[in-house]
Amino acid sequence: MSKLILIDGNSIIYRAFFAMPPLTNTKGLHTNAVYGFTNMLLRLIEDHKPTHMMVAFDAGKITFRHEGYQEYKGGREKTPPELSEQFPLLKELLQGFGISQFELSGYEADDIIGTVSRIAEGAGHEILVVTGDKDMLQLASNHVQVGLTRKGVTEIETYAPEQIQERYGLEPLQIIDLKGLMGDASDNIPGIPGVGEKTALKLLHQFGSVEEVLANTSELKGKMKEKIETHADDAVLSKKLATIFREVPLDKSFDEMAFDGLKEDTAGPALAKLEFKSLLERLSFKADGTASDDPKQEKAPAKEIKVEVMDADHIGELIEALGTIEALHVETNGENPHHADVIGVVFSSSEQHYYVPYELLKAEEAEPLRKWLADQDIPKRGYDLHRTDLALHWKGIAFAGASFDVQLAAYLLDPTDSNQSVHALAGKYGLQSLTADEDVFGKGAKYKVPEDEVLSKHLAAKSAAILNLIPLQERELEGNEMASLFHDLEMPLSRILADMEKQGISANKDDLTELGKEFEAQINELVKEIYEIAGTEFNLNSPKQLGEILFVNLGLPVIKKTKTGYSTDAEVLEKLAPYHDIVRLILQYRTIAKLQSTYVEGLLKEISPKTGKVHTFYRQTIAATGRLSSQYPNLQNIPIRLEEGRKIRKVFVPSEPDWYILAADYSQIELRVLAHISDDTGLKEAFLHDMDIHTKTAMDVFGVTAEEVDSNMRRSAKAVNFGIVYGISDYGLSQNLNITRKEAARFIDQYFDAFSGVRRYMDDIVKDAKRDGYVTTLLERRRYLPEINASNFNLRSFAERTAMNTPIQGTAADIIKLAMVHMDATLAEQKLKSRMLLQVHDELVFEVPEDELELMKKLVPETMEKALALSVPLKAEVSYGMNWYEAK
DNA sequence: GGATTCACG
DNA sequence: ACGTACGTGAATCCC
Repeated sequence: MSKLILIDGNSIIYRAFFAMPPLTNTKGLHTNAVYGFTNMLLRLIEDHKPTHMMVAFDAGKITFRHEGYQEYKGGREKTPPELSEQFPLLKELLQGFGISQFELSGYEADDIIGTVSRIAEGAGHEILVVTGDKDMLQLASNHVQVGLTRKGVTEIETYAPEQIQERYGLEPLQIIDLKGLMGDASDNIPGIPGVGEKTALKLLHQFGSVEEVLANTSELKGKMKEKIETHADDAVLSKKLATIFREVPLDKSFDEMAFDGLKEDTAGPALAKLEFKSLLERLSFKADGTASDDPKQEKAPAKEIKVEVMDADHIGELIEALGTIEALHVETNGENPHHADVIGVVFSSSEQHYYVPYELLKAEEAEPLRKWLADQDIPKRGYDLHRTDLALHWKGIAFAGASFDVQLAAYLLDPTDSNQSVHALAGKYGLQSLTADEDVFGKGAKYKVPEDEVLSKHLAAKSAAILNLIPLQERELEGNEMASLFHDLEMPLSRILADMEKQGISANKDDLTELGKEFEAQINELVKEIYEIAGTEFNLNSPKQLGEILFVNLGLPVIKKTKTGYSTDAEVLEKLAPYHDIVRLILQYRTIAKLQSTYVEGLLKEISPKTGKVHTFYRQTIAATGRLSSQYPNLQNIPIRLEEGRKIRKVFVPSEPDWYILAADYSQIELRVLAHISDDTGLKEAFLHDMDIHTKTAMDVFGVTAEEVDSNMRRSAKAVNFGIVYGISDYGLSQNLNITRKEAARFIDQYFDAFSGVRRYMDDIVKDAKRDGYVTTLLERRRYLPEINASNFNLRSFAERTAMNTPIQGTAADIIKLAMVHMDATLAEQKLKSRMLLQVHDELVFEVPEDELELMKKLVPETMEKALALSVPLKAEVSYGMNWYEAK
């Protein structure tokens, strides 16, 4: 049967451009968009085995749509030159691949596709349209599927009329009406102001079309009715603009679009010219683009995945084969791994997969499997083994020996890639595509574990993908010089974190409840007073209602606006405080209400009835800089700055009688890291003499002696130091210090004059980032900055600040992670009873028996300070007490 | 589910 | 001229 793939060339190349990090070949030409496009093409060819293909392009700037509407696509950013130069490259590549392409002056790519699909459909062909543009869903029919790119470009989501009905409750043609009502800012199609997707769908479900909506406005009321009536013409025009024209005069025959696999003799050289080495390798071409005589496995037909569902009678077979197992996958359900359900385990070798349902894993017959899982000398490779460890732990099954975690590797290879699912990774690496978990299990309330037959197949496919990803990631880690970061730091840390989380920290429920009562009394008092002054009762937690009271009823001046109305944040309220007594009360209310809801009520919910402890979950694969994050509950943001909040820390206590809480934190770790990587003489000098860094900064910036630095100067210097670490901008500093931008700019200039090494670092790191497309930390942790060369000022500036900040924040993260690994090893070696419980970015918290207190007071800061040798000393300060509050 | 606010480093 | 300080997670409101 014939299968025709029609690709919206402009839409896909745009998406690819913004989705891919910058990439240039040795001739300095940008190639990232073509690279993304090529990946997508290869994926399409593999997945769909098309017999015919065509890529359509827009031609010229003016189309027939402009005849009725001059402003069509007006106000659009002009195509960045980095992208423009890639169009000819793409067209040449398509030629090399033997894929036909088409454009026609006066028409857009979607009109050409609309026309070809109409004709081909009539001739009885199956068609897949690939685009990033939702408008094209209007083309879907029984024989036309529309594939929309998801995040990135290699993943596409296909829509037949059925899926459109599911997602929108609309027929394909009604997509045009949807656009008519909502408009499209990117094409400058107006629509009806104030009508977004939600409203438009509601209207269409009720009336069916733009025309019917307009004919029945009498059934509507209020603002909505008014808006629709005033903008009726816009809606009609917008609908017209969104309608794909399917009668383009084409003289293209179906045979011209024929595609029978990549033309080896021309595809190879085309790839070689672009210097796409990894693709050449994947497609088994030699580096010069000629066909290889040693075809790689990837080119072999997809391997059948063989899975056996184990039962008590046959489990012996798996037990015998344990020696051959190369990877495993434990499927769990639930966000919080401390309370996750375990569904089952797949044990995989490259030849065979064995699925063991959870019930069987718990059974007596599976004892050898559990022993295998618990044996830390047997290396385990899999995906999210940290979660696996915790989930199994709470089910009474021990897990040890994690040696390669695919999720963790994926995070190191690109910490900003938000989709780390096995499904996405398989797509990214061009492996056999997987069914999405969502399609197997359903999601949210509809989650349901399917029968073993379906389940085992899916999980085995996942496990096979995991197994196949490992060598690819291993090679890439090595290529990026990140193998040591992965094997010697992050993998060991992952086990340490799991241990800390299982251990948990004791929280005194009664004390917390008592504190809650105090807060409650204060809240009641404050609320009463506020209502009295306002003269009315309202929802104090609603910024909208509060704004109404402050700015309308009381007539206070508006300081700042948000997208949706008046801003009432603390910064604004501080400025309003002199005008009206109510403002102070509101600020106090906010403070106490936050403590009550987040820290008293929130924490109470998280104290385990089983252990009397809170067991947070550290996420090792979230923060773009390499930091950890903490969830369920977040123990990295327990109040400390204000005394009222700081009291919360009193409820965190040792879990054994007569033990202590001991905490140690790095002093100025980020500025010390900056001193090291910038090699700035003055900054290094300051730390070598252990000076007060903010005072030293004030001295150099203001040109005064230590004695002459007053508190105001020190405060300014402190703000400048913060700004430097964050990637300074005069605007940001001016906001922070409440001074003008000019004054802030002067401070910054003076700072850079005094610390010229820092200026050089900031300039160099931004230059490096522009050249490489990424920045690194001291331990070679990497962060890509795809927007560093953007033509949009905001995007570019953000990336530049990130380039300055990430090596600093990230190296600090590297250092404390190292300290944790060393600390864990030392505790074990010396057989100490003390336990590491928490990490708060620059602080480690332990519980310590009395007889180890003196030792730990020395050992912890010493280990932290020696974690990594820099050109300036690291300094850690230790304290201890009966609870976390006292350890200050 | 997005927006707002606020807790931490 | 442009207009954000860097990195997180949780509670709440409101559509």
